[in-house]
Amino acid sequence: MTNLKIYNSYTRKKEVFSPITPGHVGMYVCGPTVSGESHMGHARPYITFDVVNRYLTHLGYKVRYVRNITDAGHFEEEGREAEDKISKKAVLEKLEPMELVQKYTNLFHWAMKRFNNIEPSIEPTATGHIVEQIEMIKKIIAAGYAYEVNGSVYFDISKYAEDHDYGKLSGRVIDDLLETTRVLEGQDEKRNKADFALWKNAAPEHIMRWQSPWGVGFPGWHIECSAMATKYLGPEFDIHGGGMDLQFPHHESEIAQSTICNHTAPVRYWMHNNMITINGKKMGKSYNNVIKLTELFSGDHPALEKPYHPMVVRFFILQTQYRSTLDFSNEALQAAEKGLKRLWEAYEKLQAMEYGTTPEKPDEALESKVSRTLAELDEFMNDDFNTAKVLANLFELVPVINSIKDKTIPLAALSRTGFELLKKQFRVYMEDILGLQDVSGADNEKLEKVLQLLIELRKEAKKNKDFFTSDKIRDQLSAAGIMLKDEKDGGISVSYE
RNA sequence: GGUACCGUGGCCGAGUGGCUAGGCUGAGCUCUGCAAAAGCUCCUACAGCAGUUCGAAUCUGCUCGGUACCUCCA
Repeated sequence: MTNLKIYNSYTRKKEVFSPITPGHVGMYVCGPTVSGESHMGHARPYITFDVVNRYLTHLGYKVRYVRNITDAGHFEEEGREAEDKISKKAVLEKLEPMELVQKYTNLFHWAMKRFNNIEPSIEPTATGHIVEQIEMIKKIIAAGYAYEVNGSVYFDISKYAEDHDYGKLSGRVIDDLLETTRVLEGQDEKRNKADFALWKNAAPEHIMRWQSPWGVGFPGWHIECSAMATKYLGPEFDIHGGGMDLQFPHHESEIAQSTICNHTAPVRYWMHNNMITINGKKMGKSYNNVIKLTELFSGDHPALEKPYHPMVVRFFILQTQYRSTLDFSNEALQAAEKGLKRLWEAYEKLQAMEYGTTPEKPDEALESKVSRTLAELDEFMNDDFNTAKVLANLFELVPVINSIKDKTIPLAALSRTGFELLKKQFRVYMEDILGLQDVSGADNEKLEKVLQLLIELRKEAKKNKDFFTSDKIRDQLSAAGIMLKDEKDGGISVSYE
């Protein structure tokens, strides 16, 4: 029982979240097609739903998070000869298809780890579930909603639309879909252009192929998600997530297939994240404007002024509500970089503080400001995961923390419980829910000791007014990317780059 | 062409009827051996037009501009 509200794309409304099985949440998120390298656009859904996963867990739900890997090919273009994306590239690169799949899967996992995304509970592959997909197709045929032509099987939209609401999720009018349906000269095997493939007959040169009741072929794109979601989450589950661009036809078709097979609508809450744009245009292969994740992290791309740490990208994404578009620019990313640094440093200072035995002398105004700001954190997350507002509130607390550290505000101005709550909530939000991490390069212990020595030397030099030495230490470390800052309390803090 | 969505200060972005987030940038001040950091303050916006309302960035209509989906797409 919570106050969590989720914007449901299906009803276009925010709805109070109530799971099918109390205490448990089943969530399915469309995963990557591993026929190529992931780009920046791909980062958004996986970070968005990672936070959803983290927050649901934080609320006490036991979450089963299923995210597939699409490793079986689709058609490059409908109407033309069936071409398997993966096998096509494989020929070009002279690689075994599964070798390619493995390579890009590994790369994807590497990027997810750098983003500090928690791994899904189950990460099923399409090729690992051919049997389930075939079984599902059989059921759809038996129910009379699919037909076979030349070894391919198509879902019959017009039949489905007779007694179901095809197009509701994506706001499509079924008659329009069917009208555009002019049958293209006999070539097309489909009865209606709106029909989609459940199984495709494989041309001889097609590398990825499986035996089926309809001959040798490969599954249509939409069926894999239906089959895997049903298998691991049941015929009806709580949340289905993915990018907005998947709403139609992918998710619409998923609903149709699953509904026929399982006699129930598959999903309670549909969630769709918006796109990342670059110069106002969606980042996508067809636009030729993608920045791959590897390029983003290395800075090796003409559009990038510098490399960006995965945490900066994560923070950048979380600064926007997930249903808004997010425009990429160097300026915006660098603003995020600075913001994150400030927030993280304040967070670290806070965690290092101890209330000690100081007698409390609470300042009512401060006390209530802090507790209200903290309480709002939950409200914002409960309002459709508004991480942008959460971050805004965390930032509002930064001056408070820094002032306490600088002793401009006495620690005792907060009550002991107020302070402990501040400390705890900051940790919970920064690390557990938002999944942020330290950006500064991990240093090894020995270097850390050397650094401590230099800091001591600088302190002594300063005490002796030997500013030549103290400045030399600071300047030369600075040239090496290590910044020393004299704190008001006499200490020296370190930050990197 | 059809269907949606969007247009917020120098930039990025919250915000769906009144109390005018937040980040970055810029300016000033304080602190400081200097620097950096930090703190404080300032620059106060909602594409245009018309309407509803006591009151609109927020609702309605129109205009202009942009984007997405309709095909693979996160």
